Amino acid sequence: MARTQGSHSDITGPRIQAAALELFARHGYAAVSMRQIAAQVGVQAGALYNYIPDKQTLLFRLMRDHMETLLDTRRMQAGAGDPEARLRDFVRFHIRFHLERPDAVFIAYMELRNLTPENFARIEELRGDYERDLQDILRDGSAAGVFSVPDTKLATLGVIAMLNGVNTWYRSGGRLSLDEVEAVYWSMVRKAVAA
Amino acid sequence: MARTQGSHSDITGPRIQAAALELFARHGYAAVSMRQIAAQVGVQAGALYNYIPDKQTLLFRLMRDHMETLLDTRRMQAGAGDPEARLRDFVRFHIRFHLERPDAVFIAYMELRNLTPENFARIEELRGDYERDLQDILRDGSAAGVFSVPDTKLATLGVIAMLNGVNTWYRSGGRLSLDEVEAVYWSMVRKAVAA
DNA sequence: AAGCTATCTGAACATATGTTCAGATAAAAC
DNA sequence: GTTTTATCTGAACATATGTTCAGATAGCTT
Repeated sequence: MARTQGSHSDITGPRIQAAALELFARHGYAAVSMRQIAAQVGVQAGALYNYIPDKQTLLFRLMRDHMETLLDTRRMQAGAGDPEARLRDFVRFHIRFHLERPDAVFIAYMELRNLTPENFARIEELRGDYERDLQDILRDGSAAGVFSVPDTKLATLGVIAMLNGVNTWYRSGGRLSLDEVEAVYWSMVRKAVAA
Repeated sequence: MARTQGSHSDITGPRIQAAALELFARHGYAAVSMRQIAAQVGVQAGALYNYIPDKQTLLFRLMRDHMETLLDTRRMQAGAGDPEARLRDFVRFHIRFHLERPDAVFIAYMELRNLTPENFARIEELRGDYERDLQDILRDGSAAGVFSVPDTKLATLGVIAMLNGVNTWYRSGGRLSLDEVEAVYWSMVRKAVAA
């Protein structure tokens, strides 16, 4: 047997990424074998190598695609306005975007140590771009006197860490709706950086 | 050869834990082999099994010991006072304790998915005990009118997530001293929950 | 000095790993 | 209808895995 019915590059390629995303998120990169990924796709392990050069590149592409989607989506939604409005938009965007793709978020952050040094540097650069976005908002707000943070860089990291925490406990259909979560966190962030 | 010079249970046991702690933190539980741990201790892989029943238990003990040290240390330092003083103590304690043992912190939080369900439940219970400590402070402060948080549980998780973020970037000898970091984060936390 | 026991080695076990590749086959091109 | 090509199988590769255990030895007990 070979080339089963309906098999096609356009279908199998994305399915490999989807399977790897789910399995890496659930069990971790090192704990997932190429044969498990292949089985989830419904294919033999050898077939994966028509789409990826190796396992490491598969991981890297998942993380790179996630970070680029994050940056692109943010660039499209980022609006103007006074610093407080921009900060509120950022908080809402961050929570919503990350809750929509928990697997990718989990991987992009837990599997950094399994990247080669070169790949690690490329992902960290993208992460830096995203953080700079928030840092600019806090800097502008501090300059305008509407925010007061002891240290812009630390405030940036502190806010992002706080927002990232949502992904560890939020479950849709739980006690709080998405809107409520956004409101609660916006309230805390706003006060934390308030003048 | 067997039983090399000076070998003794009192020495090898802790050295296994120390080696596993460092290697698990650096490369991840699944990516570290028993032979690597043994090599770091200076022993053959088989000798490890005089001290641990299996690899899973080794991971579990590292996490359990860490969580129990966290709870015990906190219980010894936790003082009385008004809610604001207790919150400040908590923030300072949390940052300092976690920065002193980055490897254990990293493992206790990144390797949860590699625990068996039973072991996972036991660790989560200890984590819940610790969170309850902070939650009580926020609850008392809200009742007394000195704090104002939209949701006590979310504020607890938000503050802890923010504080945990310190471990991802702080390096001793860096731009900021430990005291400065504590002051910056205390400022943000205090304002975030302020009435 | 002799015996005992805790501690470690070294080899073995069954199984799993990432990756390669010749050959097979279905769909596309002609 | 025939040829070409993209896609997949199945087997193989060298190596790594967690764990077990008989045997060896260093240090303690007597």
